[in-house]
Amino acid sequence: MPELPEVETIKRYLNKAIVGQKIAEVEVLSKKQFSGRAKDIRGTKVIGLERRAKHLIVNFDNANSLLIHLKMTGQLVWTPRANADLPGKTTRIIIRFDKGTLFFNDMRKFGWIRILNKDQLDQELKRYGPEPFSKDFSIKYLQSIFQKTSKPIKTVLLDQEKIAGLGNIYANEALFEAKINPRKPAKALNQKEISRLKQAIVYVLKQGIKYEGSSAADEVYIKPDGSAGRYQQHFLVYQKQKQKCQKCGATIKRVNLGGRGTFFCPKCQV
DNA sequence: ATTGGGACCTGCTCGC
DNA sequence: TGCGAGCAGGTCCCAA
Repeated sequence: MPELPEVETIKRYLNKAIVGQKIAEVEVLSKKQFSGRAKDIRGTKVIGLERRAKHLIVNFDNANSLLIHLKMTGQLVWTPRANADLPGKTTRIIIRFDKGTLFFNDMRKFGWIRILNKDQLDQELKRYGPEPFSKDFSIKYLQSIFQKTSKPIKTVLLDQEKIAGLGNIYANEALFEAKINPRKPAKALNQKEISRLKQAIVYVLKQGIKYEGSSAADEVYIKPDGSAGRYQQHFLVYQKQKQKCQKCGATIKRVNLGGRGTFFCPKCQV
């Protein structure tokens, strides 16, 4: 599912494709997934893209922005010219530029696109926790949020208001990397574990970006050119239940935590 | 207040 | 073989 590395990959791709282009038209096929007035961006030029948590932000030269959330099955597919495959049956919103078209596909209709002005955008994004690559994402900060709760550490990692950008895949992988059991209460983590976890989160997210995101078996994430990411080839626990741990040979377990599939090595992760 | 669970959707898998 | 139940997961919303 699109988490930080997937959205970051899309951002980098679209940064090359659409910066400097003008919006010609916005066509909304699924009304509930779109809000705002298309006329507020029609004819304006894209000046840059940003990512905040799992959101993609497209900024225009009139201080308006598109705020995009792909949720689980959203895709952004860019085509410079007419393409017989697009729009497809899951295309929900079509954004036409001078030279090319951006298709927002979303099988399950959970994702959305909103048009916001600067104030609305800032208001909307301020509630999210620190970005894992920022200096605010410190051991001291993690200590302060972990000590406040006895929720399982994995549940805390998925809370966007505490840490921005982690989803189920990278939370599982980071906990394996840090050798921490996902069910361990957050407040039970010691300094050493918190330090390992912080490093592991940064590491797995960077790996995710390096391999351009995860397009696992049941994942619909693709890059804007329609090709797949490759991080799924580097999963060590996610969807590896019943397989052998690559570090110790024990069998990877799958449990349910907060309604989410949770994967870990019972021997490596204590 | 915090926390847990259902709702939102659709397509796929699994069991009867 | 056919069909329905269950599942998948990011986030919001409501209830205990």
